[in-house]
Amino acid sequence: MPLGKQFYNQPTIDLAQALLGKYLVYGDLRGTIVETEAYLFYNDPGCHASRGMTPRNAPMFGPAGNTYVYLIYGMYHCLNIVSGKTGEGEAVLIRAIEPVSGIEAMRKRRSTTRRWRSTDRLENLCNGPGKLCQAFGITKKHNNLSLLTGDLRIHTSREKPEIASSTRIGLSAGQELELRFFIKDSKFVSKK
DNA sequence: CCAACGATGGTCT
DNA sequence: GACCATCGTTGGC
Repeated sequence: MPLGKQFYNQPTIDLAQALLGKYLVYGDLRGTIVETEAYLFYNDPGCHASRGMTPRNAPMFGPAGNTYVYLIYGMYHCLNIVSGKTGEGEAVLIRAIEPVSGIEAMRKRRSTTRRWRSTDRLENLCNGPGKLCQAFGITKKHNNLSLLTGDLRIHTSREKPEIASSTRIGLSAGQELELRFFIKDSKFVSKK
C-alpha cells in the first residue's frame, strides 16, 4: 500500500525514523529503506536550504512528499523526500536500501567496466545515496515529483525495526548533529 | 583491514 | 574559482 499525505506531514525527524523499514517502490524495483538522514531548516548549516532558496534547492521549499534530487560530485545523484511545512525547507535523505526485488536490473545498472564486480554482493547494491539512485535509475528527471501520485512511491510494511542513530556522513558543516538514523544491525547500511 | 586519492560537473559567490 | 549530503580503486599494513 502506498503511503499517503499524513505520513509525509510528520515532523522531519519523525519522518526520517518512520521511513525506516518502509519500501521504496519504482516499477518492478523494490527495496527496504534502512538508513536516512534528516536535514532541518533551523540551526542546521549542513542543510542545503539553510541559506535560503536557490534554483537547486527550490524543491525543498515545496510540499512534504515531493522529491528533491540533486547531482553530487558531478557523477552521482542523491534522493531526498521533502518534509516539514511547505516553505520551510526541510528534507530526509535516503542513504541506504536493502534490495528486495528487481535485483538483476539493479545489478545491471550498478555494474560498470571493472575488473571485479563488487555488485556481486547484495549488500553493495544500494548501501549509499549515490548507489541506490544508480540502482533504481533515479536522476534529475525525478526531481520535484510527488511521491503521492507518481510511479515512484513509498509503501507500507509490517515491520517495526529497531532504530539506531549517529551523526551524519560526509558533511563539512553540521557534523555534530545526531540526525542519521538506521536499522540496528542491518548489513545494508552505508557505514557502521 | 583502512586511509588516501582522483574522477567529474553543476552550483553558487 | 571553490566547493561538494560520493564512490571505486589503489597501495599500505
